Amino acid sequence: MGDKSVQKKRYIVETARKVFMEKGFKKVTMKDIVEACDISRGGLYLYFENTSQIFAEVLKLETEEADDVFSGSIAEDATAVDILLLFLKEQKKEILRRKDTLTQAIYEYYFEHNLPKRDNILKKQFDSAAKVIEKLIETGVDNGEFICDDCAGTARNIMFVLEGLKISAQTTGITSDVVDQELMYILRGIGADD
Amino acid sequence: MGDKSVQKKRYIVETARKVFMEKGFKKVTMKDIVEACDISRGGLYLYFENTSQIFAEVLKLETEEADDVFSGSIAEDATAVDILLLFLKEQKKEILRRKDTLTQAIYEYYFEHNLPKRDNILKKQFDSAAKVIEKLIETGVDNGEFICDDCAGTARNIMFVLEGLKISAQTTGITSDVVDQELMYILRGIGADD
DNA sequence: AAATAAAAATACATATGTGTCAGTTTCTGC
DNA sequence: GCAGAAACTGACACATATGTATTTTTATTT
Repeated sequence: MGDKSVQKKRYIVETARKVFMEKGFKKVTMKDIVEACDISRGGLYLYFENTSQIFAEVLKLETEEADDVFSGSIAEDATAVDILLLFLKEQKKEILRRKDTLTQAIYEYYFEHNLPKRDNILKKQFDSAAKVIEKLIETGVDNGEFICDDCAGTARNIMFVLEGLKISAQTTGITSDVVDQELMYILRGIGADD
Repeated sequence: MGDKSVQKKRYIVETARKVFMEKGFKKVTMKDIVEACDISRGGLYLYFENTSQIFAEVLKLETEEADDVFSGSIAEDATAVDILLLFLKEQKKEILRRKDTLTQAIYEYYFEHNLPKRDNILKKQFDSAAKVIEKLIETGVDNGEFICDDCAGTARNIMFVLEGLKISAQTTGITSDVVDQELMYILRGIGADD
């Protein structure tokens, strides 16, 4: 595939991402993407066979960017609390955003493709985020910032709370106050409430 | 509508429930339900206009039964711990069941019908379950079984953890051990770990 | 600038689902 | 047991999405 082809493929994926953010996964058709990209049906089929394939590319893009963001914005002299607060603040934004998020689309995508369970991107994201939090808590414990006797378990617990908040925000709605309270619970759980 | 009509409508809803448990919500067509019920297309349209309407009825059924189960199985001399453990045990079963559950279908249904957020059945279920847990914790605190200074908040927190476990079970898979550990965290959070 | 190759667009054939309606069967009261 | 009502059926017309095949446009090479 030529250089121009790669460019165009990326353009399609990025445009499709916006469509998925607006409509979720299941509702999106090849036609929708064709129209958003302002190309022809046949043209799109030259690059992708179906919406799932396109969404898989969107997910790849997404995970790459997620990694970037997280490693980018941490100050040199940041304490464990600082970093954790930063992380939770990001999560809060993600939870409270509605329309402008892929959360629903990702769930729909996984429902559609009846569950590989292991080795799927969602699981990898979950595990890697949990790992980061775990390390963070360990560091904090060493510094005397946190109190915690099971860092891995606590990290996972935090992730489940965040997952619960995320899905609830999508289905039943949720207020900023409730999220704040939950984040406070998390901090209190490791003796870091101030 | 005659008595027989009510019967048949109920038959359709109960049969459709099984279909939704197998296939989720979005994949199910009127044809699927027609075939499961062994009736004709036209016949089904006499009772329901579309799958959403049928699913709404399934949800009604579901909430009714949920209420029944919860109020039914509590012993006279049960302590707050007993009841909470019973509740969590039920939740664990619900989380670990995969195929045989409406969880995915419910989420899909709510995704499809782009979010009323307030006044939807999921929210009502969430709130009412949270309320029950809150009362339970209050009772436990009065009895000296639990320690908790914000029963409402704690109850809600427990619900979010359970929601997180539920959605994770659907998308990334989850083991019995992890669920147990999370439930232990919940109990420990109110000073009830033994 | 003509020949060739690559990319893109249009039209087509197929498939699947929806909702309706004319005709048929089954039930009900007399 | 028969007239009228109610319940039910299968076929039809319609709509939407898919994937492909043919044609047209654009780019590249000599």
